[in-house]
Amino acid sequence: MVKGGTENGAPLSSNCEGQTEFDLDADGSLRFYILDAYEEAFGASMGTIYLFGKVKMGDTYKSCSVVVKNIQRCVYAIPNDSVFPSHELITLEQEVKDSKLSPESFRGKLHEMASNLKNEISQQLLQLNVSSYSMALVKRNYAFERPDVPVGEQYVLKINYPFKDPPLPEDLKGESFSAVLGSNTSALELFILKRKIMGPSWLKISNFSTNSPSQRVSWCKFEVTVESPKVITVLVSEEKVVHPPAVVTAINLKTIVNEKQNISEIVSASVLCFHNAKIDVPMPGPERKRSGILSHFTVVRNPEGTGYPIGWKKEVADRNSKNGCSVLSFENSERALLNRLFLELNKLDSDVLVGHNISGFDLDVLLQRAQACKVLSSMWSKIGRLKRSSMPKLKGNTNYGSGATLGIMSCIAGRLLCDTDLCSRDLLKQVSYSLTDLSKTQLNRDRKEISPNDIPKMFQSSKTLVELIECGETDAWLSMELMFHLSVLPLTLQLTNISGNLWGKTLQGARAQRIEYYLLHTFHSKKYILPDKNSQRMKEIKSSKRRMNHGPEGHNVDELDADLALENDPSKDNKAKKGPAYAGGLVLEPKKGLYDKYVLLLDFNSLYPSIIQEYNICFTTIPRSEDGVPRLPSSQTPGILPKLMEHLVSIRKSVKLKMAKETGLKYWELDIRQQAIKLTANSMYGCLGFSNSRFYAKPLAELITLQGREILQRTVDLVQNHLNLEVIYGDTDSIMIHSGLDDIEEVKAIKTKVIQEVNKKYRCLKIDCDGIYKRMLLLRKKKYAAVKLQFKDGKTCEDIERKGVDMVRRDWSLLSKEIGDLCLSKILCGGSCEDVVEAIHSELMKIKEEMRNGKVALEKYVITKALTKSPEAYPDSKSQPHVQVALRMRQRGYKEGFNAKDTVPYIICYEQGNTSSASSAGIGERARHPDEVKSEDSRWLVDIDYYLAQQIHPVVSRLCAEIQGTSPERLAECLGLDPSKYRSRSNDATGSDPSTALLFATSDEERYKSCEPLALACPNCSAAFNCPSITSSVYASISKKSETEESDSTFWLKLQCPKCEPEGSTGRISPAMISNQVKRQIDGFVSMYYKGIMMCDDESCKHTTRIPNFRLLGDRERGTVCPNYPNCNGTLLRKYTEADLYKQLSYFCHILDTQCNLEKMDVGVRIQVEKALTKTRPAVQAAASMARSIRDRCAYGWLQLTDIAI
DNA sequence: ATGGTAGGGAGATTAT
DNA sequence: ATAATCTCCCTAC
Ligand SMILES: [Mg+2]
Ligand SMILES: [Mg+2]
Repeated sequence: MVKGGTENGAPLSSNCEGQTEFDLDADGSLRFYILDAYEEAFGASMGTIYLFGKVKMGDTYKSCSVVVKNIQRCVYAIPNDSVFPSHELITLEQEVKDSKLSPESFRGKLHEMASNLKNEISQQLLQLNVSSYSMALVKRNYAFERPDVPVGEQYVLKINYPFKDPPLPEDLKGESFSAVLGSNTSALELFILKRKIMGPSWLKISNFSTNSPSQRVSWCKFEVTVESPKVITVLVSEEKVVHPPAVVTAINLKTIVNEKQNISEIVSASVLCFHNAKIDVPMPGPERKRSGILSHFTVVRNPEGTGYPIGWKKEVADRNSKNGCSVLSFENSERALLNRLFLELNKLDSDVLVGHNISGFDLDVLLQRAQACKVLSSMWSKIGRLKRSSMPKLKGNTNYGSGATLGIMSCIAGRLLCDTDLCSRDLLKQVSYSLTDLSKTQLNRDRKEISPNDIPKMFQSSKTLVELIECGETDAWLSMELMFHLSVLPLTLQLTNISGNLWGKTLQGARAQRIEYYLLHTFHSKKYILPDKNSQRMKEIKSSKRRMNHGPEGHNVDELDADLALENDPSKDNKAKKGPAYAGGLVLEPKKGLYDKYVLLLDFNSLYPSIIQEYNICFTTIPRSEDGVPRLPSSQTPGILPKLMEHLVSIRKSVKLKMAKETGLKYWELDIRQQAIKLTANSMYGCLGFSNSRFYAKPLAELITLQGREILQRTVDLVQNHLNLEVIYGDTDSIMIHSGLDDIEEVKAIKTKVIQEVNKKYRCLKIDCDGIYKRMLLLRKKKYAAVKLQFKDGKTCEDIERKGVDMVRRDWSLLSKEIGDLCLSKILCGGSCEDVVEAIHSELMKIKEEMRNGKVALEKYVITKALTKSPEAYPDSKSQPHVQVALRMRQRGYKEGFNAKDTVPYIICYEQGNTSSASSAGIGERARHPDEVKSEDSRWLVDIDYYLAQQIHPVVSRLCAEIQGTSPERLAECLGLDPSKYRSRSNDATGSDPSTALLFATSDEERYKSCEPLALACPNCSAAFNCPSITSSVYASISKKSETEESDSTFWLKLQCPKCEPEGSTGRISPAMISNQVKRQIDGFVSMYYKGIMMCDDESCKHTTRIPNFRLLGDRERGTVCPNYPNCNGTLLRKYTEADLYKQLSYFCHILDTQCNLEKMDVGVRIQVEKALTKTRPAVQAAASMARSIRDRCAYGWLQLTDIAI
């Protein structure tokens, strides 16, 4: 055994830094924890790869790189049928089995048969000037898409030769072979697969030489070279693996805009380093505080033409002495700043660079500026771990306009990049992923935002400059906190250890690549030849072939054109998004409506992964032809994919078992692992259908979804036809069953029964109960909301679940979402139909009033939409608000926040003094960024009309679509909109099912307790008395059976003044009198509303107004908005609001009602009440309908009412 | 360069 | 004018 490190002749201890040698195992081998790897894709160093990671040195770990040389290409030539005639092979193999033929002579015969093949390949290699190569006949499997490679097991010719020699052409064919595979497989991929490296782990390096500092190609503390990849193996240890801690550094740059060139220049760079971050387990805040080793540093430089503020030198000195080390330095040029920064970064020797949008902004700027300032390569390349002499192309594929290019990524080789922007998009669902918003929602921290235009000014005083520096340091800290908060490192490490790809790729969020590596490892270990990466060359060959097939000679011009059009459309496929390639999940037509009996939600667990297992769907089990969905396999022996799924399921199960016994941190750690396993299993299907995947298998994906559709349909049939239950909806893997029951125990019994019946039909598939809804509003496909029962330690609580409805979407304003939620909670609270409708109506009137009065905060008007492309890339940007806003903000110097995938906030406005253009201008022109609206000199005001008509109305209208007693017109009226525009064309014939109406009674007394009572006066004695509601007094008289009681409540039965003589007609009150008196009181409330004085309560505003004439104002009521809004926070208050009036009128309607209130009663009681009402009803009918009609006009803005009232 | 399809809804554009 | 169609965004699964 050769002792490691001595080959070079350099003694181990000769390192200059003192205690500077890494630990070796007893056998002289080196333990190396691999974190990252890199290879040059072109050039002389092909075949050499660089591994980066950690080695142990005493109690600590140090960075180390490993240069792996002499990796060989590995190509397979697929022999033609004639080379190994199958009957001969079978005979020979049988003879070997029967010991009639020795294995040696069998191999001899094989080689004899393959001699032509070998000669042909040799010829090809010689033509490429390949001087040394080896060939071997090996048995390999194939199961993928190349039509020129037979499926199944066969002997193939394996060819190894150095990477320095050129690859064999991918489309190479010969007389004795039909194809070559693997000709462009990269050295790094071969290394990872052959060494079976499953992500970051300890490797054993048994034979290496140590590179002396002068020989080094990396910036690592240590560097070794190995001459063959085979000296590296995965270390298997019995003890629990100890993952070394990582050095994690957060970087944040502050930049100014160079107006001339429209580029960013760096004025400040902050780094925050966490020297001992655990990578395999989450690190909660307290632990980080207790045991974290931190350091930080900022370097600033003054912009050209500005000096430093007076006393700045002293300020810096003070800060440094206070910290006991250099934490702040200042330079006089960007170049000096960069040099300082790169030196600091080199000292830190970071494993991970973290930052918010660091891959889309900071890194790019850093390298662009290093290049522009002519920073030496020996300096800027310290950003990574590999020494470099020339800057790669930084502007790679700018098609997306965001994310790091290949050039940038190659610069940081050896360090991992954790962009908390990208990570949070993957791990969280948020309206916005800006550092400011994430800090608030995730860390509960307020972040100070500095506009890029304000930065130059901040160099004017020490105070503001310190502020700028602290902002940079805080941003670095926030980003680091986010990374820990989201457990980014442990989660991505788990994912990487499952799949065996590079950790850096997982951090970039490349899900397809993760699955690809998992499959590569799996199929490689089972001796399969792997599908090649689709190179540009093969794509061209394929498409030209297709063209040949489609366009033979002799077509007329028209047909050729059509052909080209067809060919052209998908040929954009590398750019334009394609339509769906195959059918997906089945979505059942919902039985819309409001359900007030229990609804069961049943859902198959991991449907697609389970289907793969259940039906044994795999590359290896299913013969696939060009078109059409393949058939299910007959084979019972599980394919590779199903076995892999089974493995994932079983290890997840074991993790979950362990979890049950753990708590706290350990539980958390296991939960992350469990999640990672599930994520991997669930991603598998998506990658089968991903056309750029090496394992793209549309037929398999299609077969899986087809099975899914059939399973769902079968389940529906079973539940409906055999169990006689009502299925009201279902999506892909779920069904919702309307039980029609109020008894939870009965519902649970049904649940158990259904689950049992469904599950006994399948081997792997399992349906389960995902929830029980007490009430449910089913609006459309993928849009519903429900009161879900939650069973928490013995107790049940209720909780509103919303799916797909406008309130869960970021592209509606908070205002409409809040109103939507309010309406939803009213609808789902179980009140009677009219109560709900009335509550909604009055809520709308209230909010309308508040909006008109400027009482609604500006933030509530913000709509957020994401850019799917860089804003310039939109062909028709004019009509799109978010694109317009992004373009304008970019022009104003904002370099971050308005790129592809960023979310853009905007408010729809109108220009002050330009009311006419409010509605005529396109919506794109009227959109403004909140900052634009807020700014002092803004001429833009919130377009209240837009929000009423286009934000609130549609949202509420959709929620109320299934609610009786209201309509889009009514809702429009409440919002002060012209109802005629919202008239439904299908004349109310949309059969509203009465069975789905709200049936619950709530206390009306409670609802109307703030209203004035209805007081009637006796014409005879002039005594006034308050009237209770007709139905309640009738009900009371029936239940008490005490006719003797003399009170106001008997009035409605007798229609006589309770104070006057019971006999005779003196105290009798006629229907006309009732109607008149009610009218008079209504008029009183109306005029009270009219007299309402509008007053702005902000002293500085001094805006007082009396609404002069409603008729002149029309339905807009613009005058009630404080003209200073939104700059004035003053409120225009109305003493008696429209909502108050509405409620009052509704109360009178309620009192006089002899219809709706009855519907809430039990049938038995109702008959009695009906009987008792026979006299009363005709007497109050006129009054009741008058009150109703006035109430209904209430929402018109009182235009018609004024006519009546005057 | 960075899994899938189904589907609702807004708004602009084009066809009838 | 009104309806069909397309593009864009976001969501459910
Ligand atoms: Mg499911
Ligand atoms: Mg589901």
